Amino acid sequence: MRRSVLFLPTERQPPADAEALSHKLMVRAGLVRQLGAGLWSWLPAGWRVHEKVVQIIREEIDGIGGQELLLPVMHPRELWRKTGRDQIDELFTLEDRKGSEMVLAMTHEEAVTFHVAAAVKSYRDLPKTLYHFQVKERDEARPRAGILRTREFIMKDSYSFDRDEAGLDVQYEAHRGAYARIYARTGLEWFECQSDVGMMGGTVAHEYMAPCPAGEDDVVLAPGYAANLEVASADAQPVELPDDTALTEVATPGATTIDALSAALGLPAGALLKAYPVVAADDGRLVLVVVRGDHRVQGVKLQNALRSTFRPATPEEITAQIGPPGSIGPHEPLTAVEVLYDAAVADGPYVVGANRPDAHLRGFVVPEDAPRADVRAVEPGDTIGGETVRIVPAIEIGNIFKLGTRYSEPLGATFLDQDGRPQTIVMGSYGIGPARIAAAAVEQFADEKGISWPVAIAPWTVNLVSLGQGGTPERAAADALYEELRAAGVEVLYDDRDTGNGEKFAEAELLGCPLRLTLGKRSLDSGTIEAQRRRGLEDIDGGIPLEGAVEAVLGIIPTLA
RNA sequence: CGGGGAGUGGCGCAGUCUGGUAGCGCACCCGGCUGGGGGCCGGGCGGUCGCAGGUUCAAAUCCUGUCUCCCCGACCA
Repeated sequence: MRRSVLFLPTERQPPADAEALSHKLMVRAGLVRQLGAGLWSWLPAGWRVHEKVVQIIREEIDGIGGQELLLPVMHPRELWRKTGRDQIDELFTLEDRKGSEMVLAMTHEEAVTFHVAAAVKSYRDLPKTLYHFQVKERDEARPRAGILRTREFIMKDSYSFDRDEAGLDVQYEAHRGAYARIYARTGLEWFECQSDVGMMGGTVAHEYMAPCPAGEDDVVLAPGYAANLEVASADAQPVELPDDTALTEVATPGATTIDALSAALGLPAGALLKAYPVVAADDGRLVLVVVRGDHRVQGVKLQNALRSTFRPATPEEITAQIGPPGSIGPHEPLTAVEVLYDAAVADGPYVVGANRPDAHLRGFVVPEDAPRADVRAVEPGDTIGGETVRIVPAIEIGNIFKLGTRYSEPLGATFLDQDGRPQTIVMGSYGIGPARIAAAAVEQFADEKGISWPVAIAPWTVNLVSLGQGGTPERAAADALYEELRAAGVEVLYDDRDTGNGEKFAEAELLGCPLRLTLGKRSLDSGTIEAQRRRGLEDIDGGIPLEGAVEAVLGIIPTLA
């Protein structure tokens, strides 16, 4: 591609309202442009990146037997009513001119299962894996960070259909393998993480996370361990407890926070217990959740432990059922309130609220038969297998779910087994967002000069910069090299503009193609073309010879990151 | 949804408090110089100041309403 004809609107300054690095750089480099909140257009160079990612995914999903198709974005609402998902807040809804209710698909379980339900009759028709690359529409409460969280985006979603759980296990493992190969090929740093299945999900889920500062999630890492903070478990740092032998009330005027209490009593926060009253949404029961003073409740873990969503209890509810907020604790007379202890809480003795104003109790010992569950967030300093965990922000770049019969059941996707008995199809679903892979690559490899694409997803492999102006011998040489590289199948962006050299260099570094070739008058004089790897701005020693340049480039390409 | 902020040429901004001919840098166009790191000089094009209504002799500026966008949080089948 000749730069002189390419639609690549670059900017010297990032948009004023951009925060995330990938947002700033992708806009500056002319890869993407915003149309509205969470609505982004892909310009030619950016779309090349997107489609490079798409092709890698396509090859690997085809490689495990996936069959590509294409499902609509607009669906009859009735279909979503059957699975109950028409009530989701993020679902865009509309009416056509006849007043028929429609929705814009946020994923495609309903649509694909609709067709499978109609077409699959026999166990002989299974298993199947179907997939597509299609637009997803989600009315996000808050789109953010450029293309990291948008309201409309393309997702590769595949769906597996099996006779039984064992079949699902096979397909699930096949996808795990394909995903590992996909992410490895993109050149990203990534982790496969245990993840939450969600309230509507099946039994098992993994998500694929790319660590980077703009990440919305936190990943807990230890040797051989990676999990979303929402589900992660680790061993808490030990705490030295006081040797109180009896339950004793102590006055703690004004000390209603862990910090204040810790200071007032001269005890570490971990020697106190924090009581967190919540109300379960399903039956309205109040549960007093108790964690160590130096720990925090993790919402998703607690939700899973309660088997219900929940909300914090109001001060009125706390006062009426337990005691004054700030001094509540898990002891008599609390028999009317359900207490749930975090698994990291030891036997004691701890300091707890006395359920009276300005008073706490020392020497509290957790009852032997008290219910426990791991509901706390992993903290820095926790260990797994004796190794201290790392907690890093990350972007979710894919996820896979064992769905079971969550969709096949309500949509009537059944088949007749060998004995002629109807069975419900067992499903899995598997998503990847190519745009997020692109953004994660920008985040992970950018430097102060700009983007540094992994070669596998770079818009062009080579950026050939001609320093000569039109009509000069060096320009003619660059023209010739450009044609030779193209003929050899090299993807090359050729900066053939009559503009300042500094501008060309700066733009090449901003755009981030893995290999830059510089051909100017010096090159003709010396017989060598300067070559520089974008990653680390590392010059290739001695450059490459003007004669036989194509062969030299072909030799360098496999060594690019 | 709660909190905070912003809408002035393609981008980044000043001007608004204190009403009085809409400005700057970059980009763009023309000419010249330059020619290995966003170069220099000169001359230009381009904006009904988000929108609507109001106050006023006069509104980017004051008032009312409204739309849009961004950030933090909640949320993110």
